[in-house]
Amino acid sequence: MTETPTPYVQTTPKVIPKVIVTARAICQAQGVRLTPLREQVLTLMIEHGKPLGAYALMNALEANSDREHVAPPTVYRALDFLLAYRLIHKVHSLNAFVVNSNPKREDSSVILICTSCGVAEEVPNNSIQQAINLSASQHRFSVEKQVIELSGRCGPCRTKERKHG
Amino acid sequence: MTETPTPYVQTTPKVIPKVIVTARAICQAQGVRLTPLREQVLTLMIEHGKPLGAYALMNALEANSDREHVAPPTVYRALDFLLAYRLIHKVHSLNAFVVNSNPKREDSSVILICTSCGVAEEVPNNSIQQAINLSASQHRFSVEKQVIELSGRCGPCRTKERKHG
DNA sequence: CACAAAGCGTTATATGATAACATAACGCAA
DNA sequence: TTGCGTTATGTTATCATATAACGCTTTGTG
Repeated sequence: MTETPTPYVQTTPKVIPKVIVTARAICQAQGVRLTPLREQVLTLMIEHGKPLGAYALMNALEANSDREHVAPPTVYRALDFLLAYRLIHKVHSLNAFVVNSNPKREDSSVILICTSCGVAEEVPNNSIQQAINLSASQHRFSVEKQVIELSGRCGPCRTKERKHG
Repeated sequence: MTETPTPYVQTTPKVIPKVIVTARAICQAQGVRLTPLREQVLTLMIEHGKPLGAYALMNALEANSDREHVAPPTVYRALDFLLAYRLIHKVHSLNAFVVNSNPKREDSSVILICTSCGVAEEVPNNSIQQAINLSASQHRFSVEKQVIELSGRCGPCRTKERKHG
């Protein structure tokens, strides 16, 4: 077997995803440890590509690692860590978790959840954030955390629908 | 005992809350039944005044009605009905439910959740809605449902804090 | 009345999350 | 290196949230 001709994207054997590289850097910068478990969890979430429930993650962890039995606290602790360092988001309307595609950005995210393909995309939200801040201050309310999740259909899925009828 | 002098608000014996009157009208207009169970659930939620979990509601229902045992499906079915006709909202970040204070208004709500007193206030959101619609359309995303929940401290609680230090 | 649809009761179970305690790995100072 | 405190993980049990499936009762309608 010869080499494949100039592959722009190498998919197998696995390459270290950009998100993992970033995550490692973030953890190192903050003096915390991205342990094998935590990195495995993050990797599985990246590979899954969609919001993933804790128990599904638990099963994936059992299937894709040398661990024999994985109990809920194991995954929840890893998830808590990843949440604390903003490497993932919780999607409350799905009781699931999704990779933070841009953990270095400070502002909190708006999540677009496609009910057709299941993908959750994060989008920047300057104008939304402004409107929220204004509305909150008008009500003399100080915001500490915010959940903004929009469910519907993403562009690609809408296009497909139109084709297939 | 004589009559109380010209009470502007009669609180005991209980008066039928405005929300219930509205709910009855909405259900009648749509040809669906606000059964005793459903009305009891709504009433309990009104009396509670804060987001209420399904199981807490279940206990309240057992305590405040002639029903002997109330099982989860009973309350979830009532909740599903009330959600379907927009008489209540689900607060996803709390896994709880709260009365829709203005079910006739069409636009979807922004919920301000005070972490101090536990009250969840619904506020109108024209400018937020505009920003969301714009952002969504820019991403070719069609929004079907939206969850906007802001946690923090309400005006009254912030004032109290300043007084007490 | 007869019937279909809607509502509700009941049991069981799936799914999501945490408490409490034991053991292991790591980081660092003596 | 040993010893020790801290952090991380394993383990068991339990709590909290939500739904599936089935059957009986009530309601509205021809």
